[in-house]
Amino acid sequence: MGKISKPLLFWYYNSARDLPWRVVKDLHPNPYFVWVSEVMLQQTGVKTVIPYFQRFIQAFPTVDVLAKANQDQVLSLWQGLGYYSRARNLHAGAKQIVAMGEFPQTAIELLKIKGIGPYTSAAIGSISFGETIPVVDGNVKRVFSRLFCLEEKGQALHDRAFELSLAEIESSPGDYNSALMDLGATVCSPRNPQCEICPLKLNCCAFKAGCVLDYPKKIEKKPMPTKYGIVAWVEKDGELLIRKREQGILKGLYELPWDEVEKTDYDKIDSDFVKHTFTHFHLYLKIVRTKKIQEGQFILFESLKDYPFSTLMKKILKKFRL
DNA sequence: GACTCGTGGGC
DNA sequence: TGCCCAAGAGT
Repeated sequence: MGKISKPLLFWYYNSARDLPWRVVKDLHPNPYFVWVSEVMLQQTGVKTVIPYFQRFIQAFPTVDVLAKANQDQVLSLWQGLGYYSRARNLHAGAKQIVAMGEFPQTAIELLKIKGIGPYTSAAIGSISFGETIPVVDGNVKRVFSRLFCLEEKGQALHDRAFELSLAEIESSPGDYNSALMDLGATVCSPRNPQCEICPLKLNCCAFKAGCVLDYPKKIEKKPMPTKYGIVAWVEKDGELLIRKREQGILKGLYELPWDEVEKTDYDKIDSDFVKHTFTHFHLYLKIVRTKKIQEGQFILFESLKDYPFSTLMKKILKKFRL
């Protein structure tokens, strides 16, 4: 026990200083910024997050400003980032914190905030408040899985990584946790790990056994279904018909009206279609220009930028707008 | 515990 | 190209 903390922190302080994300975090050490960044980083790459993070904190520099914003503003700054419940929950969480009077300063207290779970509470607690608590994400699980040749996967691996990481914390828990994640993201990566330059290679079970790519053990996943739908492109007096999604996937975002149909309603997939892949299904949408008025609101084309749209809808707007 | 919830990078 | 996957949380 306690064998990886020192070489890990040494690597972090000497080799990871110029990582793009490290620079951003050092510039914005307060808990609100850490919170925003950690939520954006959930299931999302650093490279993708950075520009969104910069725009977001510029528009909403404090919790109070975010709490007072309206949902369309918040979602507009989240357009294209995906997992929009993160934005809705972040917004709700800001209102919660303002109502509480002060920013929660322990992982236990942070867990009460909407959208803050085990990962985010531990990240904010350790990075912003120096709390001794391990952060467990996909990177940490992969690093420990390889370090100790762990056979567990899923939740069992999560629990093992938590215990093992906790036992390794010696000092600077925030830096330690950040170092572990940065190591996993850059050196101990899923596909092409750079074991030669890894500060932990002499401690690594999988490296010494020559089976790094065998860990972590994979979880078998189900095949994704394919769905189909018809989009109504309705124009009237230079305006376009849109509506707001009130539930389910992409909730809170706007869209051109569309309904799901059976595949047998189509003869062939041609240029009238747009394909988009979500987390757990593929979607083919056929765009049909029509005059038939549906439920929704007409807005000027110039006003489209004022409404949050998903990447799917942006794809359709770009392709079919004359 | 299983399912829902997006998107773009990288190979 | 198509597939894997990425700093999770809510239900």
